Amino acid sequence: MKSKVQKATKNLSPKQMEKVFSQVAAYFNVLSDPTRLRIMYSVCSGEKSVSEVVEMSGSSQANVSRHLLALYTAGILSRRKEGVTVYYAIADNATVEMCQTVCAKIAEDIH
Amino acid sequence: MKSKVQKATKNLSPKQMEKVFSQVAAYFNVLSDPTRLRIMYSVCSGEKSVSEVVEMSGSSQANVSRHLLALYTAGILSRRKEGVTVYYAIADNATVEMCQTVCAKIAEDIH
DNA sequence: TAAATATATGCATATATACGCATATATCTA
DNA sequence: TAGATATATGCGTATATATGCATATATTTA
Repeated sequence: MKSKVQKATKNLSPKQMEKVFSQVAAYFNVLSDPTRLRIMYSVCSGEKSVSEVVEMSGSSQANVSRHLLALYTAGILSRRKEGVTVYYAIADNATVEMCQTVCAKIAEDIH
Repeated sequence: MKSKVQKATKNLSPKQMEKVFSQVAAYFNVLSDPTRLRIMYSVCSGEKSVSEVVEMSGSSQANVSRHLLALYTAGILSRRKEGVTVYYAIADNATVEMCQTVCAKIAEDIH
């Protein structure tokens, strides 16, 4: 057995393999937008309300709301409502760490 | 110092930060297409010519050619020309391992 | 209840891109 | 040289989606 994927996918039908590829693609797709990454970066420093993220990220309220929802739907952020205020926080640390690794690698090239 | 990103990004100007986010987004964007992942999966088992990938992946020749080029441009695959035949292989193992981790995690959910 | 505040969403638009089709380009061979 | 084979690319189209703008919804407060 060569890799983790081969182990995890060896009993999957072609149709199921397609499902895997689709879902993995959708997962990476969530991370493939600069604005969304900037928003994630804001939330990285601790739980934030939508308004706070709007201030930090410089994007419009409507836009931030939608992006936060996308990150929440993908399971990357968690949501907590308190009155009219909605707080978002990191839910999936594995994803964040992966982004950090990629960011750090690219940031080094810029230095 | 909390994280690798904060360490790698602490001396970056806002403009440079934007560059980081853009490049990271572009990187994830390459991985956000099911067809491209299927093609990567083909190449994972060893160096392959464009024609071989066409057979394995079921996509058209034009499409495979373009996707392979995209993966090559992103630094994920390497290229080797032998006569008219062009062979592609894994160049960036870190990326492949990351994809494998994500694939394995999602494949488990399907089992 | 009315006004203010926080968030979400419908709609239109601009941009990106995946794909098919046809064809160009390069190399090998009869 | 002509034809066959392997790969790349120009073009048109369909689809996805990021964004702005206006507005809806929900909650708090005067």
